[in-house]
Amino acid sequence: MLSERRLQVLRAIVQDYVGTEEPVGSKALTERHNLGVSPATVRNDMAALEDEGFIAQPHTSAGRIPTDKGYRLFVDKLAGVKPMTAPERRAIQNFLEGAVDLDDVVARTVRLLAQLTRQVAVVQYPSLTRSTVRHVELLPMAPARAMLVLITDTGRVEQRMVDCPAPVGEATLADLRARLNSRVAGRRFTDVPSLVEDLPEGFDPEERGTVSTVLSTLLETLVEENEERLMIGGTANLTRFGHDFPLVIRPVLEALEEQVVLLKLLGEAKDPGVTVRIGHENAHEGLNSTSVVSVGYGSGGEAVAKLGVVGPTRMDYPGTMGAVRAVARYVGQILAES
Amino acid sequence: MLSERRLQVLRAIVQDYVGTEEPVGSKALTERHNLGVSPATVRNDMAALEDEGFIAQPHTSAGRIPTDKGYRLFVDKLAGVKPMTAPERRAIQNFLEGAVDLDDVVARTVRLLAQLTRQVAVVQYPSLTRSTVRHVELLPMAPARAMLVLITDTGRVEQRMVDCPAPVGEATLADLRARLNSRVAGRRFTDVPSLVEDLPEGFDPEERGTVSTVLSTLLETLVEENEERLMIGGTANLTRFGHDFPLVIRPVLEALEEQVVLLKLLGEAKDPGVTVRIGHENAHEGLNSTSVVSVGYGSGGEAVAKLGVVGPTRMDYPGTMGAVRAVARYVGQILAES
DNA sequence: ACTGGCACTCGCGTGCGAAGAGTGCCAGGG
DNA sequence: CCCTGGCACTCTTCGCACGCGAGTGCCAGT
Repeated sequence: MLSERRLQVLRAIVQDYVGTEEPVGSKALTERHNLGVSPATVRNDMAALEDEGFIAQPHTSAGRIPTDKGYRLFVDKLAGVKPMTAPERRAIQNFLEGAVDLDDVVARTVRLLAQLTRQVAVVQYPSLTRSTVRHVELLPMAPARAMLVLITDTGRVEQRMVDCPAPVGEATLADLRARLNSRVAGRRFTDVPSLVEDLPEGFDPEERGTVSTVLSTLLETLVEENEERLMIGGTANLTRFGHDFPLVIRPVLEALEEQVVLLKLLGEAKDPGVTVRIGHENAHEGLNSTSVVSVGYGSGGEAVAKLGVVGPTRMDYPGTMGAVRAVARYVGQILAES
Repeated sequence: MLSERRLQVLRAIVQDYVGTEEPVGSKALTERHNLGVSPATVRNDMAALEDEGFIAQPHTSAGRIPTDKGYRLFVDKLAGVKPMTAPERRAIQNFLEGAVDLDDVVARTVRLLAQLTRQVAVVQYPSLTRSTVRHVELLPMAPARAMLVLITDTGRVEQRMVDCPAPVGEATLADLRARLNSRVAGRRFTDVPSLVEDLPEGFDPEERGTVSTVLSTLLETLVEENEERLMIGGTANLTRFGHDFPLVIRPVLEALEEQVVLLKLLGEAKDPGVTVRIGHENAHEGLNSTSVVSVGYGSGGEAVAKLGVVGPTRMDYPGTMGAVRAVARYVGQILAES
């Protein structure tokens, strides 16, 4: 359908536009890339590309800029993923290795991604769905109050206050804690409900109220924390959006504050590799002039969460994809080690 | 030194400028506020105020705008704190009461502050300095590895991995945990170091290495977590900064990402009440065109952390101060209850 | 199928003039 | 002595016309 040279022209347009942020004309193209043809020929190709909807001109007598569809073709067929250089890899690894706990890993990952890509970075905390329970702790806080602490194998810790229906002794709590752990330690979150179902039966009738309150709080925590948290950074890079950034930045900032939106965004990417959503491909309206590059990462073979960056559609796709992929890989390694 | 009427003129200028975001002239002033004098008189007053450095004109033959010094005078002498209305208070209380844990309290507070003030909200997590240890937990993770979990009375939980010099049995860990808790539970963070100093002596020589590793990790956590965390929100409100916001927004975003900067900023405010730092009063350069309104909050009488908002110097000070104070008060209540 | 040439379209920067807002100052009046 | 009305002056802003330059589309020629 599209001749080889026309594709080359499209690639050149994308590359130039990404570099200069200005509509690119036929003459400039032939000068900067040796396509072996004259501007006039390129003009014809451009007209064809425009007919197909891959490029557009902001106004008559201006150069062309790629459309979302143009970027899509570029990403899918015309450009690969630019791998990181060896020094870059080393830097990534070194930087991530200094982390002291899970929060720190995530925080460092965000910083790193934002710095490497010079865009807004979004990192989802490792998911609990695939996680297993490392330990459950139960602490007396007041006569009829306890604190439930859940520790996962990814190093995440969640706590909840439990208001008991009746005063409860420390011994009972310790007993419950022991039984609870013997049942759920090392098990998957999804298996926990069925494992603790009959637990109240082992207790005195007057204690059962407390026991089931604790259990329901635990189950609640497991579910609730599946609603993932995430961390974002590098928002200052939003100023890189281009000359019209004042108009674009507000909806983007608003979208970034809506964790639900972002989680949905990351969640949609089912691809095993790097996923790119360009402009209007993003469901959320505020992100219609941004592209999202995301990828899953995980401590083992399985992806437990996603990370990615949000930037202008006019971005360096190969480089960004390379950085995102590399960071995901190394974060996975770090998580596997700890 | 400054006559009563001149102060009124300054107040009027601040109010008008905050409302319209445009330099205010003598004629407009006399029309919108009934000062009982003519524009000519106001002009003389303005000239005097300008000589004293309270107002300035962006260019000749434009109206006047307040300087940082002008805002300072306004905040100190000319305006009070505008209290929240009863419905607003109820809304605040209702919104905060839905929180399920500490993270949620902080998250809700940020949202609330950002919404009420229509500015960027910053909330520091409750400090550990004044806190006491509720419980210390020690969990075996691998033969020579354990997880240390610290729970504070403010409901905060911190965890750290501990790499032991030698393999350690579960019994030893349990023993250490029991002794540790009996010594430090309920004590202030600052007292912990001296309380655990001689703890290794009670153990077998070959276990002492492990014990002191655990202890030093604990002490490290206590110190490190004094470097507070904080949460920010409402960054989309940065677009409200004014017509020149494209220039201002970048350094502000950068400053907001530097937690250290923000912590220092909040930390500087020693005032028991609401503190306002205007424009160049902020040490950080990027925040030179912003004002920071902050206040301490706490679960008891003592302030354990700070919260506040960052906005343009051109802000509604009485309203913002009122909102910040009210939110701090209610957050304190919520924390005291939990 | 590519190329060179040419006429045409627009956006953008510049310069100028009119309009408007606001000021500073001065002389007069309570 | 302080306030007021009036007046001349200063600047910014806006609208408009103009010319320049970049870029295009089309066509005839090779």
